Amino acid sequence: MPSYQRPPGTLDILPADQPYWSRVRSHAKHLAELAGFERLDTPMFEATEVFARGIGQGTDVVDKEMYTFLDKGGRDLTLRPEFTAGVVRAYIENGLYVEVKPQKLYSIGPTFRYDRPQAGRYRQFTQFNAEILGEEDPAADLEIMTLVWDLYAGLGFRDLEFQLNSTGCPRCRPPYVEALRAYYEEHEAQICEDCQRRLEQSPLRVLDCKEETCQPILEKAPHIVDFLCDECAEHFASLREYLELLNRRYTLNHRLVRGLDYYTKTVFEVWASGIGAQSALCGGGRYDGLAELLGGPETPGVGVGVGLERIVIMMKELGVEPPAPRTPEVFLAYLGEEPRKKSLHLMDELRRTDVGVYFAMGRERGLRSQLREADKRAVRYTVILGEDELQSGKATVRDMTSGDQVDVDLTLLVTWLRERV
RNA sequence: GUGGGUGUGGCCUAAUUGGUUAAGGCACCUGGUUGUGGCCCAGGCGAUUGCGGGUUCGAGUCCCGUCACUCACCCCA
Repeated sequence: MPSYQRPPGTLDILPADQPYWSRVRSHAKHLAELAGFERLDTPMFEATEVFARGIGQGTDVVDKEMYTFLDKGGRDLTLRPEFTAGVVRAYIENGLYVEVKPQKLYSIGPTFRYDRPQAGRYRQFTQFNAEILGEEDPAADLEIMTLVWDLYAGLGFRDLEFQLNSTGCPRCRPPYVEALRAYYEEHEAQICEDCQRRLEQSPLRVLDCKEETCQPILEKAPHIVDFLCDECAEHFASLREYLELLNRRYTLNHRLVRGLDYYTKTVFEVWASGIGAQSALCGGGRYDGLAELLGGPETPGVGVGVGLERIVIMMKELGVEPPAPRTPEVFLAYLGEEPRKKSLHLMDELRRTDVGVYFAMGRERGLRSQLREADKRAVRYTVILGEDELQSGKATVRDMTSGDQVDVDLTLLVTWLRERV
């Protein structure tokens, strides 16, 4: 047993798994850049206030899932539980609002939540994040949504569908909340404890209550889309029209409310089965009030967070094979000290000319052992150098597939190999 | 935070149900070939059975605690 283990909910991503990760990351970057998103890297931690204010007190994320600590200077800091709040902080702090509008930004990196680990749920997980800041056009919502759609589609995921809802804005949400409260008060006796509390603190959250007793009540609860103000209704109608126009399937989900307070208007998720009890592959939406809340200029925004671990799980589930990584095609084997030194020179020269090469490490190894290693490393050619070869000035080059061997003049060896690998 | 399941070399599994020194396969290393891989053969390295305590003449096996993993609730990525 090892003396030390990974902290709960963390992952070692071993070399065998890296091809999946490379595939996902490079595909995400490719699509983001294709759509004109520029990369932004923000710190992995921020002042706790950024998340507390941005995401909102009373949310699970802020109240019980943050990794919060004091640094040696007494600063109250938190490992980011999501990207949006930090991205908006960076947008304000660096004055990106004076740059061309809208700003299209993407990020990729670790996020942290102190949840109980489970299938598809980790305490440190990786997100690909994209935001469009300074634009209220529903076309921005559409771009964010097509970006993640294309990400999944490009990896071979089928039967995609958005869960879609609108949560309104500060103008139309209060009347809805009032109607919702009034409706719930009629049924107060039948609803669960959590919902009693939610009704006080974050009323919209009663909508995704899973408690059985609440289900019949929920079914007849008023829908927020029926309360949207003209502006929100029009925004929502346009977005739906555009989604249909581009053939991105969605279902209206009146009960979709997200666990972060900053959302306005559009909210959406993409679900999948195959990652245990977790279903969300990504989640996002519009947050027109967030920048102001964080002390910046009034700036509409829309964005999405994508869980990369869940994508990797799905890829394995679906049998999506990532491309194998490129490994060196040449192995340098040798016998004796002088040939060893000559091999070191060759190693150096080959790598300088961009030929990948393994050097047989360990003194006094038999050729058999070196060839075994070459075989396991799956190279095309093994260069064998002994006293004989040094004498004759010709290296023995073994083709590991056919087993054929040829003598190649040492002065021509680098060129010979470069032409073939 | 709550509940269920599981924990034996790096990986997978066995141990006559409480009975000597914890067994095998994979992987790894060496040799069979004084300079030739994959297949085969032989040998070797590697475990205080997650950890701590208890019951017992005796614990991998039973009990308690703890940690970890895992599944579910909850929340979501």
